[in-house]
This record gives sequence, C-alpha cells and structure tokens, in this order.
Amino acid sequence: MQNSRFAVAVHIFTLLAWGRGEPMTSAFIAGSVNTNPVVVRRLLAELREAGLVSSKSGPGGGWVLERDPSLVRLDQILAVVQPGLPFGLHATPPNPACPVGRQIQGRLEQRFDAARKAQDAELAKTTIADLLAELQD
Amino acid sequence: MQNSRFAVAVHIFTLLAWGRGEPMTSAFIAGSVNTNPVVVRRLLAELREAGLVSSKSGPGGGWVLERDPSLVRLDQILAVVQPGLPFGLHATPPNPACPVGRQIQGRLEQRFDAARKAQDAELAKTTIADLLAELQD
DNA sequence: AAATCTGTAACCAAAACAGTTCCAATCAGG
DNA sequence: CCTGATTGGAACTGTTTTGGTTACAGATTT
Repeated sequence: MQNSRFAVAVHIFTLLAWGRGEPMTSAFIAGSVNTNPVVVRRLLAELREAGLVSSKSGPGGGWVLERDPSLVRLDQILAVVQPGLPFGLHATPPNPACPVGRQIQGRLEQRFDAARKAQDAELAKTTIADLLAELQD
Repeated sequence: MQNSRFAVAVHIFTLLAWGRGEPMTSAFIAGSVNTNPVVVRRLLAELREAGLVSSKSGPGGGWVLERDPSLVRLDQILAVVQPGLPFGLHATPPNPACPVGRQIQGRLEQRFDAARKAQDAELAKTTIADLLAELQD
C-alpha cells in the first residue's frame, strides 16, 4: 500500500473548488474521500500552513480554498505533502573507504533532484480548475 | 526514513561496473553499501529477474552485470525496484455517490502516469557508465 | 572432502500511514 | 449567556514496508 496523501489532498482541493467557496466541514469532506474527519483535518492543517486553505471553527465553519482554483497547481500541493527528493538515499551512510561509496550519494542527489524537477514541471501543467472542468455531473 | 532501494541498486550497479566485470560477492558489495549481505542478495535477485545482473554460486562466484554499463539507464533500474505509479491512490475507494469522488481517481491516474513518464525521461539521461565516469579514484 | 558462495525462509525492530476515540477551544445564533 | 456545531490536537491502535539479522540448505570450485 503506497502513501495516498497526495491523491487525497488533490481530491479535497477539487471538492472544495466544486463547492464554489462555501465552507466545507471535515466530516463532509471525509464522506467524499471515504475516511475519518481527523485524517482530513490533519492533512488540511499542513496545507493551511502553506497558505493554500483556511479553516473556521463553529457553526457554518469549515474549510475554504485561499486561492482561485486556476491558480493552484498540482506541484504546489505535492511540495507541501511530500517535500524533498522523490527517492531516499542510503539508510546508513555508504563506506567512505570505497571510491564508489564515498561519491555515489552526491551523484544520486543530483539525479534525484533533476527527476523531481521534471516531475514537478509535468504536474505544474494541471490546476485544480483543470480537474474540476473535466468532471461530469 | 524513505525507501532507499533505488539508491542502493544504482550504487551496486556502479560498483559492479567499477569492478570491470569481475564477479563481486554480496559480502563485498555489502561492505561498500554498508548493509547486510542478505539485503544485497534480496535486491539483486529482483534485478536478476529483469535480466540486468546474473549470479554464480561457489568460490570465485558472485554477481556480474549482464549488460555494458553504457546500456543500463537509471529508469530501467527504477522500473524494477519501484514499478507503477509514483504516488498511491486512495487507501479506501472514494464515495461513488459524490461527483468528485466518483471521477477523481481516473483523473489522478492520468496525471500520475504523466508525472512518472516525465521522471523516467529525466532518469533515462543517465547511464551507469555516466556515473562511473564521474567518479574520482 | 573442504571451503566459498548464493538462495531463501524466518524473525525482529523501526518507521510511516491510516484510522479511531476523546476532549478542549472556538464561535454563530437564538 | 447558552447551546450546539466545528476545528485543534493528543493519544492510541493495527497494518504495511523496509532494513537488518540468523540460520541453513544447495551449488560450485579446488
């Protein structure tokens, strides 16, 4: 089972955009995602720190997008829920006495970073507004 | 801690190329990677199934590359140790009664697949021979 | 035979995730 | 001011993935 945080985050953003700015409760969102409201709040809390959403307590409260859906790109969401390199480096540092072990991590970081940038560029082609426009009622 | 299988696999391939075709034991490889020989054998067993390496038992045995290092691209290694989409979909299926929940996964798969292809294209620019050539003794 | 390797099962520990319960804090509306 | 609806967030659980380790059978060279 892979990490579904990115998929869920994009789902929620599309749902919020679908709601046309009306505050949406974590319970309602959880109903669409098919998970627990606390899971939704935990994830959205991270995205709030990045300024992408905001929340309000009390009756009539809930979550709203802080930007127009056409200005939220998928790479921006990924940057919040999964920052850094797309692949891990060695769990324990390679042997520095080995010519390969001593130098491989630097070379890997270089390539992993390039891979990440290529992926981001592709994800940047899609906005939440794009996804919303593709949905049939 | 992220998954380090891809980094370790590339490390090992570079090490094998560095050895110029001499069979290398899992114990020696583990010394460079700084891990346990069984971990090395487990990972290389997957890459052997893909035809990228071969192994031989007994004295003088060990692991060798099955192709010239200039013909092994990083995306090929990734395809073995981490096949499929780069991001997981929902852990539990979204609510089919919701217009967003019903359609979001298909849209996500489309984008995730494109992201994967962009990443692969970038990784394909580097071969094991390239990495080897960049190493200083 | 003996020594050197791989093949692989079995088990353990740590980390990441998803899910759940619980309750305090906040806030709108009567 | 009360009531009820919400978020905020701590705490705990179960599952999966990963990495590490031990153990031992099978293969191969000398």
